[in-house]
Amino acid sequence: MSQVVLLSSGKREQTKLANRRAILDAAREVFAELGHESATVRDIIRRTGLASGTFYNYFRSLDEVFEALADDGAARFRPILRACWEASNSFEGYLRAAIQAYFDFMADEHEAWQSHRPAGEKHPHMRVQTPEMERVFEEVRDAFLQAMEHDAAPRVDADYLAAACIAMAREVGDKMLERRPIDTAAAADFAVKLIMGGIPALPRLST
Amino acid sequence: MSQVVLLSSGKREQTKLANRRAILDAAREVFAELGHESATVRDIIRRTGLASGTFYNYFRSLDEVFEALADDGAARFRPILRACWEASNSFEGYLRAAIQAYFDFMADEHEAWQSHRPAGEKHPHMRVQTPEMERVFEEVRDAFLQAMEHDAAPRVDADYLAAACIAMAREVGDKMLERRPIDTAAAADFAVKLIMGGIPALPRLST
Amino acid sequence: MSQVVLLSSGKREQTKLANRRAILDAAREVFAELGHESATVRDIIRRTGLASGTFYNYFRSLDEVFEALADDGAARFRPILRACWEASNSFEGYLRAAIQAYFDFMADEHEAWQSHRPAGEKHPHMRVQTPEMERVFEEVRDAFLQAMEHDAAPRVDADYLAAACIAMAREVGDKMLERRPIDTAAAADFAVKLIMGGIPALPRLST
Amino acid sequence: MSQVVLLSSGKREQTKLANRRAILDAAREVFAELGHESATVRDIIRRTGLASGTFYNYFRSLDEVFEALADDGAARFRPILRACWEASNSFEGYLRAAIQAYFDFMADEHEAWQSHRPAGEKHPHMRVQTPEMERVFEEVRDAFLQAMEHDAAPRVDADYLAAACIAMAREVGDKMLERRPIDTAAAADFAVKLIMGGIPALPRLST
DNA sequence: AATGAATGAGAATTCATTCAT
DNA sequence: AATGAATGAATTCTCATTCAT
Repeated sequence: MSQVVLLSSGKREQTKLANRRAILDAAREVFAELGHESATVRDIIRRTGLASGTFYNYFRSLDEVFEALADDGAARFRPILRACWEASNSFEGYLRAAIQAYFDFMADEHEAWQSHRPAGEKHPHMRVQTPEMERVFEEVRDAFLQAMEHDAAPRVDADYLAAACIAMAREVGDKMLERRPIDTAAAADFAVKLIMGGIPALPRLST
Repeated sequence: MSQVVLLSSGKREQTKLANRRAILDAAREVFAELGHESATVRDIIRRTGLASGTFYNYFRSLDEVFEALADDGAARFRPILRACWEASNSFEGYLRAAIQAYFDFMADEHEAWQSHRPAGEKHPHMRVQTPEMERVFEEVRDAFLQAMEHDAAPRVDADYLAAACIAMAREVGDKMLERRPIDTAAAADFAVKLIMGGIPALPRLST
Repeated sequence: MSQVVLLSSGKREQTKLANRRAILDAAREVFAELGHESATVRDIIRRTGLASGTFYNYFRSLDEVFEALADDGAARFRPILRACWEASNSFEGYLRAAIQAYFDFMADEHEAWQSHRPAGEKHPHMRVQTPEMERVFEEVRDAFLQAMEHDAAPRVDADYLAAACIAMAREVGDKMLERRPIDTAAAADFAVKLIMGGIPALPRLST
Repeated sequence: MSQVVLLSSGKREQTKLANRRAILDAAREVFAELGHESATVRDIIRRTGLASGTFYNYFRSLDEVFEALADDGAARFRPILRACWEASNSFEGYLRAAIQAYFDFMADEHEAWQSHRPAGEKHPHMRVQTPEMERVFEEVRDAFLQAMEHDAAPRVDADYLAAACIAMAREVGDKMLERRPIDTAAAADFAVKLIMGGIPALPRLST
């Protein structure tokens, strides 16, 4: 009797992974609909069809899901960002690729979120500074720093620049999502041109 | 003998206003120290010296204070923004004045918040889109539109531009607050140059 | 200068009486709509347009209004009942007059209550044994006792009989109010005949 | 070996039922002792030894327990009433059996209530018209209607008659409970004779 | 006498977490 | 590993009553 054994693919393990994912997905929806303050474990678990106790087989607390979720977002976007870096051969190329990728990512996520949200229910627009964001920030800043070292970009305040770029991308991205049709290319073009145009005008670092 | 009579200035009205302000101030402190998730009505009311029930004479819930607080900041900044507009005679002048004013405002508020915060505690990074904030956005966008009409600026997507500028200002401003000494002039210079440099490169509107 | 001075009719006194009545009326409405458990002083005072503190110039507590209200009902019905007694020259005459009067009273009150009640809002049907009811009970029982002493009625258990008559009147009265048109005469006829027919069949007291 | 298997009889289900009953029983006691106005969820739950939150696993609010309680009484009496109907072979037989059964039921319940009540405390005189009570009313009225169809009783207003009988039974029953010794047979005799004697005198329906 | 904001005890209710099944 | 009822500390919120104006 032959038996194929894949890594972590017993029935048990499959269920475990599926449950973990089910909880994460439900949590994302709930956080989106209710905001982080009012979301409860029960709200989340109710959507999964699992029992409340089961939640604790996968996460130690609500906060842990929240962090896992943030990491989840990071885990999905950061490789993309990394790929942009590796695939590009110029500073502008990187910036354009990264912003375009981010806007596409937003549009995708947006649709995923929308699907389960009762129409008209718009929770107040809130943002939390997650670990995910922090790491994305660092990655972007480091990309800038490296570009500067290789003289691919003028030596400016990379910290401010990264903050400015990310903030801009987020906010322009939000506006983009409100328009129909959603045009990520046009939004990316806008953002890239604003940044690339502005950089040469920035004050140079004395060092 | 002349006597100045203010509108609604009986002793009762004064107390009411003072109490409302006391609650708002206490709430600002508590939110800063504890974060929004763990702040409770009791935490807030305890600081005011008022009775717990009194809270509900002024706000229907914690969320309502929170919104009022966010609105309050925007409401206090709007007149400043307006003054910048009226005092400036060029597009760049307006932009510079507005951003400088905003950074100064942030620095001031920041100190006010800091005063009671145990060191090392980062204030929570959360944002609500309140009506008053919406109006700030509109004011900025309209300033851009008017500049464009008078050929003081190229005709670009004012909505995206306003969003980008505000986002950038917020985020660069946050970074600025983390540095010592706090240098609002340098931060403003950075932001203004990035924006003013970038605008000419933006895609023009076909109209 | 002539000045007519009526008993208790200065402007002050008129207002006082009017306020007291306003509170009682509002209370009757509120008790009817909300039931006694959930009715609050604020509910009552809100309808009067008076300030909450004013309530305490007229009543020491919610319970006091409630009792006053019960007494109010008694104060209005008991004279009628008494008049029935005095006007009647036979036992049956008294019973018929009393029941007819009670049904008329119910119909009147009913309309008064209805006018202010939001349609469809039917609080669960509840009854409280008020002092009013107790006194009415005693009056009815005493009328029976007196009739028995004068051999106008057979000697039966007056306590049970009074209870039975009042209960029947209440319940048949309720049913009557649900029918259209409201026919107090028919209902009274029914009740009187049932009682008068039943009395001769009752077990006689051995005394 | 035969084994009786009850529906839903895991240990869990048993506990749930036991808890529900424990809460209802405690509620009955508390309502009796404190009256409905002052009874609180905590008063009830304290007696059960359960945790306060557990209350809400079974009932959404105090009112819901109250209704459940009222309904419960009617629900337990209905089968008895039904049995009276089936066991009787005359109209009077049914009426007598039903009233006797009701008075016995009251006496039993009464003792159950009394057991924990401090002497002198009168149980609050309140009545709610619950769905189950409504059904009791309908059952009685239908019994009357059927008797009339079979010429076992004169054709009178069955709606009024049922209302009158139930009201009388309730009130005479209450008086009965106040006397010592409690004599259900005498009370039933009184009620039955009053009703049976009165019926022939009632106005006939024209139909 | 009227006002209505303040009071604060105490009631209702929620919810993360545990644990017996 | 899943279940889901029980737990009870913590929180929100209500409301009769007081009292300075």
